[in-house]
Amino acid sequence: MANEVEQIAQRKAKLEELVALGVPPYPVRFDRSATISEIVGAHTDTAGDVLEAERPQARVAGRILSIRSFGKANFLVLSDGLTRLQAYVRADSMPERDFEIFKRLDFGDHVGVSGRVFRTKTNELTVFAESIVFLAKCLLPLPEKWHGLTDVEIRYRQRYLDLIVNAEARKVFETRARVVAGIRRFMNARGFLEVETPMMQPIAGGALARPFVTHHNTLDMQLYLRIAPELYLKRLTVGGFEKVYEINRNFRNEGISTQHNPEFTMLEFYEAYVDYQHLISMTEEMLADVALEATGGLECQFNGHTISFAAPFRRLSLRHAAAEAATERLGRAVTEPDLRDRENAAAVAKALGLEVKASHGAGKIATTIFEGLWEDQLVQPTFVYDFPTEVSPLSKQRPDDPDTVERFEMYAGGFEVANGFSELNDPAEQRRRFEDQLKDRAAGDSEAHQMDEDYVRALEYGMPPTGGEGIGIDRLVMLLTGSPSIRDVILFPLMRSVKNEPIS
RNA sequence: GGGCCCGUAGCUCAAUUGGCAGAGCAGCAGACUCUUAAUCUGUUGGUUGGUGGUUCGAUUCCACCCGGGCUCACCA
Repeated sequence: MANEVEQIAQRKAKLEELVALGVPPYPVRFDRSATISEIVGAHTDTAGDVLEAERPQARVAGRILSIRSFGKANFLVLSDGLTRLQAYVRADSMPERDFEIFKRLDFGDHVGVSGRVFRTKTNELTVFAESIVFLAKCLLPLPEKWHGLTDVEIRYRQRYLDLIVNAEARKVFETRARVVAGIRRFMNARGFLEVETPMMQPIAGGALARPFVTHHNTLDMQLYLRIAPELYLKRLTVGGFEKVYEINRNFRNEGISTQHNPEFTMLEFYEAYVDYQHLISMTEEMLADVALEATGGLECQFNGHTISFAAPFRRLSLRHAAAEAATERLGRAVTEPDLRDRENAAAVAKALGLEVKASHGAGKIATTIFEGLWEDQLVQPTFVYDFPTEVSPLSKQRPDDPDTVERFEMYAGGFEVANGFSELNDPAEQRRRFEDQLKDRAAGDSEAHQMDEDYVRALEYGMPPTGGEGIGIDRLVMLLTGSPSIRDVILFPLMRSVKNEPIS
């Protein structure tokens, strides 16, 4: 009798035996004197003889991670999720009923233990159990203690199991929390105001992506889950919030990969009166700050590379870098002017084996060439700047070059982490850009931007010169925790639903 | 969506050319008063992801389906 069904039955039977002994199976509370982490922290360096003299008392609770039994002497290892602490259990040192409870405990159960803290012969900090309180039953058998749980599907679908068994998983999400807290601290210290803007939007704007569609019944209104907060945050800069930021989810109805989850978290922020050069230095400063705060250092290990967030990051002009790499790859001179000419640029792209669609202008093609030749190589943090206007419908043009916008992306680990630009605040030009997007949309590009009349109207009231940027939190956390897949840094990544299983 | 790979006990993994499906841990029964993956003795546990097919015989070969991983495309 030891398949899963039978093991569950055995565990239920033990719980029923406890009930028969008069033990409450699911008590409501347990007053502990301290957490296990606090007890262990307080006595890490306390010698055994000192503990014998002082006999400190502890009343702790935790999940049982192992039971080692020697007949009359027994050891329980308890965990508060963060730290482990051993309890020493002897029949002759506690009420008979408590030992009856102990005999019916399973790996995974929650218990409370109280007694004095001492060190064993092997110098292990231990609670000498004088009482045991049953707190909750683990009815399902847990994964093995040594190999743990390695099946990534179960780790993603049943994250609670992953967290119980794999300490590394817990550390990833603790680091993630420190990253987010560090960003908030950084932004707040600079006078930014944290805001929340709509997740459900009548027009899904602010990025080029396919949205999720939903519907409000009472208003009988089609809504989109936002693909970006951008247009709402900029409305706020029009309204006079000179420094705003939001850390929240975006939703994009597109492919899933190691770098893409349908819902993902972005920091997006806007600051009045600054341009993209200011954003670049601020980003450098922020990432170094956050890396240090979240991981304790400026370097991290990712996919076999050591990535350093020490400033300054590398800087590459998009067309210049694309032309240079194309020259090297093709063995013939490719110049920046070539990449500004539709026909020449298309010829270069085709020679490189890159796809060029009829609707693609020179700017889109130059961007494709850059990404095709460079993206994989941008392992160390790198700012790519001066994007073609064509691929940047919300960015401001350079005063000296209308085909180029004041925009940058930051790459690290081989993928895009941040995207920022001097915001386009000329309502007439913004209207023209939207109209260009509408043409792409009419030509079948479902990711092209829709017209947003209210946004244009907001610009007509006057938006100050503004710099704005988005930073992908999940991807940043991937780098800082050395996680090769975005699913490793999202607690509950989207998974295909399993038939004949309860849907959570 | 395309290509490649994977799915065996609760967990981690074996199984020769297609020839009785195994181990460790967990579980169960027992021994043991300071263990650290405790040890020792005994022992239960399988619709080999599913449905078909080929075959005397399928975990193994084939088809389809379900789920997952990597990768390409799309994107951040």
